[in-house]
Amino acid sequence: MAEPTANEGQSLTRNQGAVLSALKGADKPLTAYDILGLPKIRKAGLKAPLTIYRALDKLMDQGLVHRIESLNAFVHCDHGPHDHATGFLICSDCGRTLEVHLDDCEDHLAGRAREQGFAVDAVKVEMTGRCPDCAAAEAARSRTS
Amino acid sequence: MAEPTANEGQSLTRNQGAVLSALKGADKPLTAYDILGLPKIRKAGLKAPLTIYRALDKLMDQGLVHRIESLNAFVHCDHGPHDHATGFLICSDCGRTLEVHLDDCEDHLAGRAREQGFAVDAVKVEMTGRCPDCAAAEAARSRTS
DNA sequence: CGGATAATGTTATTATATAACGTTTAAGGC
DNA sequence: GCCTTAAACGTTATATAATAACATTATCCG
Ligand SMILES: [Zn+2]
Ligand SMILES: [Zn+2]
Ligand SMILES: [Zn+2]
Ligand SMILES: [Zn+2]
Repeated sequence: MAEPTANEGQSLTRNQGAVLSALKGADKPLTAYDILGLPKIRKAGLKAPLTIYRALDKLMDQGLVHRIESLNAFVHCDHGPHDHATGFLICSDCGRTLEVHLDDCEDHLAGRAREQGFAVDAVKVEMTGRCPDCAAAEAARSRTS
Repeated sequence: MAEPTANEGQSLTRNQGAVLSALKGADKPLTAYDILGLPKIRKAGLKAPLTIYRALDKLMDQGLVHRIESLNAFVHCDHGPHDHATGFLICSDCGRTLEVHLDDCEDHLAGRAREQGFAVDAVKVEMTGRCPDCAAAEAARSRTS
């Protein structure tokens, strides 16, 4: 149960550290209100939605947290801060997500935008489906139908 | 100001037609509440959020409307129904969007997912930046600084 | 017609996010 | 240290987005 380590300890405030720690401890994305409801968070003294959102904003600025648009939820970035496009695989069964690198594809996508005269700031890719575990479970269910 | 035409007239209900017509008449994505506030919509007798959401759900089922996750808004599909991934360029200045085809890139993205054992159902790409008009306006502003 | 299915109407409620404003804390210059 | 300033925080209220629950009506098919 490491408290804020290495690069995080440098510039994170108490609230930011608490929120980041909550996301690290979760096995899937959490909404702001999910975070707000965690006992650890309440005990740390965070008790208003705005407090959570403010911490999340700063964490996203620093690239430590990503927002999953299609879930209105937030997840810790396990890739270390990066500037390339964020890509997520989202399991519609269990809600878990997996972040993937898109270095190469990003160029292709941004190129498509430039063709249209668009100046791209950020690229977000979200793919919905079933994770390996849930796909296996589903296959098992259909065999025993 | 054509009322529901061609393929739409076939299976759209009154509410669905009204909502689709509203989206077609807009020059950018509209939220459900934006739609609800339109005089044409009120006059057509639609007056509850749920009415709008139900119509939008059906329109999305039919591929006539897309949801822009990062705006919580909806936009008419001007590509005709399609099964490939949806990609959107979103102007953070004026709010307008442009739909782009991603046929080729989709395979690449889905392949990246399969590497991870993920079974992909849907791919969504949203790119934020500035549209040609707004980029030009910004350039003009900076010259006259 | 009669029965099933899909769509709608209505009200209330839940979920997500921000506004406004004052106070406290942290950081840096002198 | 002390002053200045900017950032972060606390608190309350409010705005925005989406769904639940349940009764009613339209549509389709045999
Ligand atoms: Zn990341
Ligand atoms: Zn899963
Ligand atoms: Zn489309
Ligand atoms: Zn623009």
